Amino acid sequence: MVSISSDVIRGYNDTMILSILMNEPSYGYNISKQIKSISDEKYTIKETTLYSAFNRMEKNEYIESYVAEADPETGAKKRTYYRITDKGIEYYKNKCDEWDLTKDVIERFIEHKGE
Amino acid sequence: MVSISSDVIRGYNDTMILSILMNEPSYGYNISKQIKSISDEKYTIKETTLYSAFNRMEKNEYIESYVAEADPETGAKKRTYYRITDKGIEYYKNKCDEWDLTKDVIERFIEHKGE
DNA sequence: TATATTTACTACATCAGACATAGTACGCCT
DNA sequence: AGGCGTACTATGTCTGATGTAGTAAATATA
Repeated sequence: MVSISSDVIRGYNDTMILSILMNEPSYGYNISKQIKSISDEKYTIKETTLYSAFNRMEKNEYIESYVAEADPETGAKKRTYYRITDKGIEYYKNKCDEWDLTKDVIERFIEHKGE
Repeated sequence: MVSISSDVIRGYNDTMILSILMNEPSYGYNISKQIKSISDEKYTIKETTLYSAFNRMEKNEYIESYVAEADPETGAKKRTYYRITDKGIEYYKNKCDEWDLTKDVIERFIEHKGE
């Protein structure tokens, strides 16, 4: 069974998270579910990976956090939201460019079936 | 300047090396030059990364080594050649499949210019 | 009503690949 | 004689990902 190894995705967890935050601020559990869903269940980010990415990115000022208190009406629990910063947007765009370059290079060393 | 970060390529250095060994046995310096040339100078593997990959892969039995003595006629120095094993070929093919999957997933989180 | 599950985290320790730095050694060219 | 290209080895550090464990509130289920 072919599955995605952490060494491969390494360095792109941050990018995936930021890509979701490009749309709107969100929080851990929701981001995790979105990543799973967008990837058609092909990739599930580990909880610890996710939260350590939050810490790293907040330290780097790619994201900012704010706390939303629990709302008994909607049933929402108290949670920490993250919002992407301008620096984060910049970083995200850079990673996208880097991805295009990297993909192109790695492809040259890959054999595809039926070639 | 966009350049390839080690975190991204991580896990694919082995694959690049194996892809070269799929053609014929080779040795450090030559493999390093081939990677540089195939990637159009876009990627240069570090010496330490290369040799530690050799050690790791030999331990995992993905490659085998043999020593070629110096040949004063061709001017070749004594060097260690590496040959891919059946297990290595298997591993390489797996990594290729994994790559296709990974690429597909990451692409979903990437914004390309002009979209 | 008791318990399991989902939600929403935090803390701590470990692993492994990439890399920086440094050094060895031989041959060739100027 | 000194620099450069070739061909490595040794050692230690850094960082992202992960394993394991624990807390706690709300909601679903038995």
